[in-house]
Amino acid sequence: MEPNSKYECSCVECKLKTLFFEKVDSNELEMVCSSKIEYQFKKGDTIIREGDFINDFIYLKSGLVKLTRQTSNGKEQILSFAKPFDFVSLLSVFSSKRYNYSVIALDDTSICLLALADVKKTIHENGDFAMNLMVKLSEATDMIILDNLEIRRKHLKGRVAHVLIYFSEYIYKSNMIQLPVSRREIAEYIGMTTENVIRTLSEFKKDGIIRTFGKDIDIVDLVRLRSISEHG
Amino acid sequence: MEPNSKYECSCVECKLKTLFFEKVDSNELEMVCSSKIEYQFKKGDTIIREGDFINDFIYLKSGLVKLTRQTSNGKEQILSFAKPFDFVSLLSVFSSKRYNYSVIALDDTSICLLALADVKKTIHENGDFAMNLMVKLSEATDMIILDNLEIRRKHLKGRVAHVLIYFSEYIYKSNMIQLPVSRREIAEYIGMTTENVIRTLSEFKKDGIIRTFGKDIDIVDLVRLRSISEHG
DNA sequence: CGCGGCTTTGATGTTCATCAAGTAAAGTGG
DNA sequence: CCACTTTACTTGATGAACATCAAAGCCGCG
Repeated sequence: MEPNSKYECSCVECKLKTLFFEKVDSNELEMVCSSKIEYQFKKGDTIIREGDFINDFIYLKSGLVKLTRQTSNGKEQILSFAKPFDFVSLLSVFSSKRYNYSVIALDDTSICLLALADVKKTIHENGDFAMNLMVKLSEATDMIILDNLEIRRKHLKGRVAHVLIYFSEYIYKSNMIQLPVSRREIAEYIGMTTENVIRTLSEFKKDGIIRTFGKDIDIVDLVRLRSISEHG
Repeated sequence: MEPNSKYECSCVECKLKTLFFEKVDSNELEMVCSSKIEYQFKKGDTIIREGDFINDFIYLKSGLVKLTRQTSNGKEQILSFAKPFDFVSLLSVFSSKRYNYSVIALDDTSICLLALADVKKTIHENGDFAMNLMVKLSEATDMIILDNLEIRRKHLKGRVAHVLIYFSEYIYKSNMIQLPVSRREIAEYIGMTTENVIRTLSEFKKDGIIRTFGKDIDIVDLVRLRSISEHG
């Protein structure tokens, strides 16, 4: 990992502390926080490289990232996207020595990093911490699994509709979205070709379901988009 | 859940205890074991029904199951298969009130069941237990996620090859496998139609890669099958 | 200005789902 | 145990969905 900059900030005011403690106690907070390091990344930076050893426990403080891996036929495959409060360093931290995916910033992003050994120690010592972490882990992996199953069962149009709704509802919470990814990245996420993603977007535009201005997309007919996402 | 029969057995001799404790201590074992109930199911029985409330922590003692869910267009979708030591009750136990998948026996199967509240209590009280459980949870979900990504990136032939290798290496540990699932279930797992699964198996047979006798399949040319699984 | 990456559209062929029809196997009631 | 029903399996024909190839416009950046 090669951060662009590095500085400290207070955990006391950080909203992310609820990731670890439902009811925060200053002692416990100190315990986790004293060793944390914060890093800043610019759009496009690689935060974690597939194959790296897992030494740290990482979580997003601000920004947006993609989790991606290289398939054996040389293509990129995007597992999922993550914003703050979604864990990043979760898929393999407790089950593998090395990351089997890369994490790349889609936007200016800052992360906090804890030594994995410290986190494991805290799990041993603090039952509340352990339980809370297990819930977050479970929620995050559940979401990835269900999202992948949804994508798998859909056809091209349904998949594109799914992605648009995902960014609209989950990331931007608005009908106006500024796609943080290229058409090619959408294709890598839903497992289709770039050309067909573009063709589908053009068709949605022609049918009055969306309006597009480059990366800016306005969802005009959410009802129809939802129907396409569900039924074809 | 409606078990076919129910009886007690000793946890002391059960190999599954390593799921919970790396180094087993009789006190701790007693703590988990005292409240456990064992159930037996016959091939085809539903062990968990999608939508059921999650009150228990369940693990497979023997047998084989499929995890399946209903999609919104009325089809079945198989998430994964599980044998002993793969967790079953893991996907949502710590993150949801209800199961979002069914668990169905593909073979005569016995499970052990613990009250979820007890397990949570033990997580709070015992750091080793918590840590060990988190590792198992992480391993199990990792496997489901990576398996799903592999399937998604492959074409029909690669997917069928993938399934054959999966059963051969992971479930039966032999070149001779007795498929525990129908052609239709394979289709539900890899997201293709039953007809095309059959066509592909016929083709593998014609090409001398496998031999088939109904559900009995003999993998003759594993090298070629692996190549098909990887590269198309 | 020109280069490379992203985007777009069209033409063509491959892969796959769907429909249809038939055979084999497995359960069911008399 | 046999007729009957149902479910699983199999093959072929057809069309729809999708990938691939090709070409051109757009845009940011050195």
